[in-house]
Amino acid sequence: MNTLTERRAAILSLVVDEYIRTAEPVSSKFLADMSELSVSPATVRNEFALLEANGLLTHPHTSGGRIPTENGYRTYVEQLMFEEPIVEKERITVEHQLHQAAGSVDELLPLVSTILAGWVGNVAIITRRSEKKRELLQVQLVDISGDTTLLVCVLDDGTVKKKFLTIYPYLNQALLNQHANVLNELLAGLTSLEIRGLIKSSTDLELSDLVSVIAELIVDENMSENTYLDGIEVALQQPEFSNQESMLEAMGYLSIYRLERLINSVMTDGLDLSTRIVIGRDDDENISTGWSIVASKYGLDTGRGVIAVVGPTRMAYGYVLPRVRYLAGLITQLNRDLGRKNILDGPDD
Amino acid sequence: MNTLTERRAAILSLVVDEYIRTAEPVSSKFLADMSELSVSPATVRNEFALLEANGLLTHPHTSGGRIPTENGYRTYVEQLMFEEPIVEKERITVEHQLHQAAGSVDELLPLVSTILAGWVGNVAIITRRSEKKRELLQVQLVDISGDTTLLVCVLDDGTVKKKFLTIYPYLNQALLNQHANVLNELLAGLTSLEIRGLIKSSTDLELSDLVSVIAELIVDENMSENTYLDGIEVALQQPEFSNQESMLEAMGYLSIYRLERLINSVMTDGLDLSTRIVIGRDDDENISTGWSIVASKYGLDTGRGVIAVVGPTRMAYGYVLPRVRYLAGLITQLNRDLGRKNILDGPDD
DNA sequence: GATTAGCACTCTCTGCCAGAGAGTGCTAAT
DNA sequence: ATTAGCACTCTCTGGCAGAGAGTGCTAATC
Repeated sequence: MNTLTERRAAILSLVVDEYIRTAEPVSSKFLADMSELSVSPATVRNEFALLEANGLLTHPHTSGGRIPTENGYRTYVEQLMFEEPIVEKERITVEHQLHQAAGSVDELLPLVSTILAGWVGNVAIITRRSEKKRELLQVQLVDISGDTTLLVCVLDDGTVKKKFLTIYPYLNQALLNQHANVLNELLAGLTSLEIRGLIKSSTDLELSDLVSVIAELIVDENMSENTYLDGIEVALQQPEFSNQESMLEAMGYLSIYRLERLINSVMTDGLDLSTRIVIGRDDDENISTGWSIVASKYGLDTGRGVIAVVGPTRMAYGYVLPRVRYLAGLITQLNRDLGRKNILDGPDD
Repeated sequence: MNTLTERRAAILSLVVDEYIRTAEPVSSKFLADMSELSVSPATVRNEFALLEANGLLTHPHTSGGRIPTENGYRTYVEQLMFEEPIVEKERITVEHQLHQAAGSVDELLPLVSTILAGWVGNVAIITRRSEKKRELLQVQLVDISGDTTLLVCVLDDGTVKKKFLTIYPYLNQALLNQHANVLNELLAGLTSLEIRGLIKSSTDLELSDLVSVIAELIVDENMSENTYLDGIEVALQQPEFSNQESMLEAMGYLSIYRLERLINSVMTDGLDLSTRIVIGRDDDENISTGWSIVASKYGLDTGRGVIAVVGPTRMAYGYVLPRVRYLAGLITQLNRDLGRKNILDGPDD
């Protein structure tokens, strides 16, 4: 095991930079010619051999240039990478895009995922976790038309669930409100489980049909409601996916359900890092060879979550990382401002 | 222009069937050998030549077999196609899948789109149109936590819109209810436009901040909320999309926004057909060469819409059409049953 | 007149080969 | 420690030949 001398580190760094840029193996001649190393190709080749012995570089066939191994990328990210600063122009563009469209978290997050995906040319995903226990806060019954009634349930994490019902005989809105009041008295503050318990224990439950419907309606959430994904198309343009097979495989890998679980696990079982880069098949079982993740936690009044970029291992980490971090901060901040914007003067009475 | 003799029609039909099955050009020898025509390859070739003169067949290069032109497909669909009946086993599988999971339209339609996509191996899309004018029916304010309040608006087509607010000073649920009552008195039955009018005309409007927020919240709907799409991955496995370019192009074409507009326009500007097949670039501007649509209207208590299959022109029309039609009917019927299932005994008081 | 056998022709596809090009590893010289 | 030199390996490209598939046309046949 040789140590990583300064020159060796520089060579590794150049190989990674260049391979990220062109997706082509990097040759000793190229580095000797183009770079500030001022050594001959032969010397570079000697260093290549050592870097390869250390498991940081490899070559796909005998006479091709070198490409980084997963460990090479890791060393690069941990020690060598230059973080591409965000220039004023980018910042302005992003903040402009966000400013004009973001009315609430539900609009903000999908927009940010789109911006990030376009910015880095890879898949961007944002999850939102609620830390509430999902109690029922309020029930509402709304008369939509003669034979259709809408049941609306608000949960304590702000989720709204709805369901169309047909109720015979017809009840007008006033009667529906009475029913809703009864239901609220009965059910407010309960979880789905508790409501089911209620159904079993009390033999003479008021509106028991409706209560059953509610218990089912508010049970386990469709996770992906709170996850926003974008950039699949732009990511699939990369040369890694130049045939039908690899593309279909990638599409399978990039399913929102998979990625959601993936990045949540990456950011929770870890230490309390706010930002993490996972490259290729780490110790972590869930991550596939050939894929990397740059993830950052964000915090937010009405919830918190993870914003991440997912793409092939050949990813411009030095470009992606500061941008993910920046947007994570921006979401947090913007959301706070957003809340402050809608202020009432207080009760009028 | 020669007429389409019986034998010529049979040959066209066989070519289309076979090409749909294998995606390979069909040769005269194949038809002469394999089919019940009992003529020689040379005869088949003569017929090929006539069919080609009539614009129903073509061949990609001099010495390949024949493939149908778009007009060939159209003739096939209109006159020759055998509609593959749905066997009992399929019917049972589908109805079983639907039965166990369908609780409401919001769950039913995505499930049906998934089933249809898997069934026919192409993209399936279902739109739901509301025919209401989108008046506000009811406003609700729910206290989520100390500094967060949820505003919920129910529109008369059953849409629910929500938005998080931060209100200072803190209002408890009772006070929020009072506000909601005021707002309901003021706004129920109005459209977004009318609410804005109200803001302008009355100088001393109660809760004017909140009213503005509501007016903005309930304007123009995000169409795709009511559209369900599935099957992109399975569709992209077809040999038509065997390289990165064609695949990316197809992904662009299959965007939910595009397709939604597309199939709605296909089914509305047409006559009052309940089912329609559009093949390739028809007179219709919106449809691209190489793509086909099999669409059917469905009707439904709480709305109506279109269910459609979208895929390459080489589509198994005889297989797809009855299945689209069947599911259209099933949605209609199932939804009616679904409504009936949730019945209250009436007011208890 | 419709059908078919026969045949020359065209086009694709595959494997093969040679040559160019790129890059390496190793050795010997600096 | 560095580098020039050189043989070696591997990929990539284009050309070419041969096989195979399918056609169009003509002349013979039913």
